[in-house]
Amino acid sequence: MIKKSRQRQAVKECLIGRYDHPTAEMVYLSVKNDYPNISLGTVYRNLSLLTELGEIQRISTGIGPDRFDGEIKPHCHFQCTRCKNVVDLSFMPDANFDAEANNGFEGQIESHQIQFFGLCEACK
Amino acid sequence: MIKKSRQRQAVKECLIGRYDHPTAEMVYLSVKNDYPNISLGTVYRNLSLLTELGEIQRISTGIGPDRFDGEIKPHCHFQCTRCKNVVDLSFMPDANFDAEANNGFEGQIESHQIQFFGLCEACK
DNA sequence: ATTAATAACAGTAATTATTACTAATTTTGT
DNA sequence: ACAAAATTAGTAATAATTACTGTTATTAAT
Repeated sequence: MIKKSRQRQAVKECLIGRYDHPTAEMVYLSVKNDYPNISLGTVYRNLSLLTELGEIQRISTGIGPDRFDGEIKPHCHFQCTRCKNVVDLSFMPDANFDAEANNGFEGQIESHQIQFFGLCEACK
Repeated sequence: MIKKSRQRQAVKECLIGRYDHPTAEMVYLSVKNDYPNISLGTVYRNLSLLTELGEIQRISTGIGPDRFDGEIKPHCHFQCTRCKNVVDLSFMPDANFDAEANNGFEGQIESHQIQFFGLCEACK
């Protein structure tokens, strides 16, 4: 049974209306302003829990630590291989992408992640 | 200047004709049969180098350690969230996926990774 | 409102995955 | 064969994340 907590609420609110895809460390530093005693472990635990609950999204690019995104509507991400920043892309493949990919596959596809890499405007 | 080495050759050969997307640790154990003294660091270094050279592919799913793939033709991967195994999918979005995604984006897209998640046949 | 049960916490230690360092070895162009 | 430099094995260090533990906060039931 899940009990609500001020810390988890703060972690989630930190991600709302924010489009810079912060790392756990960045979320920690941000939430620390309001909750100076919050521990990094609490931030990690809540980011994972919120992700499991589907309230936020985890972005694992393989370059650097995981990022988190308060926007759960499916969308693509771009990571600059030079500055490592992650930005949203407006591009979106069609809505039944999962269903199409599941065609002829015996397992059950539930979600996907699409990441693009290259150089951002500033770095190229 | 890149000099060839038996170890790097062995790492690459280990991935050829292999479709289980092994981790660095798995490659290490496998190559160890032929080169009992090879060190894990050497495997990591060569996997990274081969990836940079475009001779193999790194797969970062965010669940567990990175996987490696000797098949470099673009294709999608599926990871079972239960058993963590990674398999190839036959599904492939159209060839100019990168170009399409680059439409209206100021940066330069060079590559992409598409990963699907769910339960594999055995786990569902 | 108290209380009892337990989820969540802070703080810290441990683990996992990977990279960095160094002296010795291997490769390669001359 | 020789010299220069890339690569190695072995080890240490780092980065990111998870696990542990005693305390605190939340919740449901009295």
